[in-house]
Amino acid sequence: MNTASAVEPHRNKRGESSRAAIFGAALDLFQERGYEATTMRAIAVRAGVSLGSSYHYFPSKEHLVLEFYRHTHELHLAVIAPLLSREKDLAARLRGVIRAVIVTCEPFHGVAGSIFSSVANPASAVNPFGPTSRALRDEVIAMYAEVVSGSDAKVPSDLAAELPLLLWLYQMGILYFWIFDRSQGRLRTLEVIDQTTDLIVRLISLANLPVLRGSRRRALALVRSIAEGSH
Amino acid sequence: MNTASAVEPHRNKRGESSRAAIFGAALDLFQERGYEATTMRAIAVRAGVSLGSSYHYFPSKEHLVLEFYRHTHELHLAVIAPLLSREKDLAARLRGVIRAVIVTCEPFHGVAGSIFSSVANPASAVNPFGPTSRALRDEVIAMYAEVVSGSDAKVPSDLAAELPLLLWLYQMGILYFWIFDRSQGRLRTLEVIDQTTDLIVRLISLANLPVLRGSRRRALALVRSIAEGSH
DNA sequence: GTCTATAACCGGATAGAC
DNA sequence: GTCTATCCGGTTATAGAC
Repeated sequence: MNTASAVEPHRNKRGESSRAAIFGAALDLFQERGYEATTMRAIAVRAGVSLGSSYHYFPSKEHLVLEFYRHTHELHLAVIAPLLSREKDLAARLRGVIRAVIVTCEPFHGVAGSIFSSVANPASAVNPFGPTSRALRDEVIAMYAEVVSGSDAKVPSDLAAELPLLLWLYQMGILYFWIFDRSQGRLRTLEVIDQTTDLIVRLISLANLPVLRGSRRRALALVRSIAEGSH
Repeated sequence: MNTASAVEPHRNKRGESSRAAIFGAALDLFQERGYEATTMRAIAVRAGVSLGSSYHYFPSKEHLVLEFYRHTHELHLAVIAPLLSREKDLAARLRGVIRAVIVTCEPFHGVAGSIFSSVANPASAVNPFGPTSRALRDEVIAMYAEVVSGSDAKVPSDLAAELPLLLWLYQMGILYFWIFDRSQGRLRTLEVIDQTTDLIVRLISLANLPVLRGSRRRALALVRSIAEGSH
């Protein structure tokens, strides 16, 4: 669970509390002012530490983002736990999980664009496809594996192997759409989620049709070769 | 063709040449050192103007990127012209066009990551989905419309209406993959292009099957509603 | 060896004189 | 349209405190 401790230095009690204060201040300020408008200096002031101290715990502003990922992910897991243990229908599970993602992230809607773009950079220390994010990424993908395996849907085994990864990508697509969504109550994103999850589940059930089998196999072979090659 | 002139100030001869010098210097330096490592100061020095002058022509570093888009797009159009007038097979047209994209962009492979990420920001002045990029975006989408309409493929009319937009998105996906591709001669990207273009064309031809018709209609209605809502 | 702090560096962006 | 001077914020160097 606590992967960060393996990377960041905060073994002592004193360090723990400073680190938490800095992250808490960052979280508050991100919400109040947005990501770019929040300066490392302002974070340090609100946390009651010096600028240098902030950099002791978080080597860069983007490392605060990585912590933010993890924070949101834990919240998300807590929110979806009841759903995953109760619901067996794949469409409902998927819809619920993805809806929960955007609900969990909602307080950060204004910031999400800057964050997304800064981590989209392959050179970013916290690029979602990069090594630093690997532990968290694997956890999220594992969560989607459970969404599928815990359902009563019949999924061809070759598809089942790649589906969690594909759903993780799908989630990122939805997040990027949500970032642009200015509609009241984020209704447009919710609508897109409902439509796409339905569509995905339908396509999964169609994947076994003889006419589609060839394409499915080729597509999955491609996904597999891509997934293997990167990391 | 010269959309930039409507937006950027360079009506006089003198201005023209300064502007060109600045853009040329930027292009060189981007290739030599990458996007982030290239400072506005270095660009100004190489162009033989002051820092302030550079900002007179390009309100931000990202506006150089917009010009870069346009520059690459013109190159791309020139490269694919013969193919589009000769070839009628949709798969071959699509494959050729997408291959040409990455070939045209190849000199900037090292820079592309930073550029991509900086424009992925919804707050970016040159976000591909934003109003500033609209003219160029529409040109690219129109180009994909020609890729489809100039082929001998039979495409259901509802799909034909949205296909150019979808192919533009597909192209962006390929570009993002290419950014991460470190393989010799970019062979992995080429392989992915060959596979995916084949797959796309096959799916288009399957779209008329009765079992798929319902999903196709729903998917296209969704795409249409999304495309209408944004801009 | 862990934590904190101050001062400086660097580069994107801006103001305003000519 | 061109320049110089300056701001501002992410980052780094480095010195001292526990």
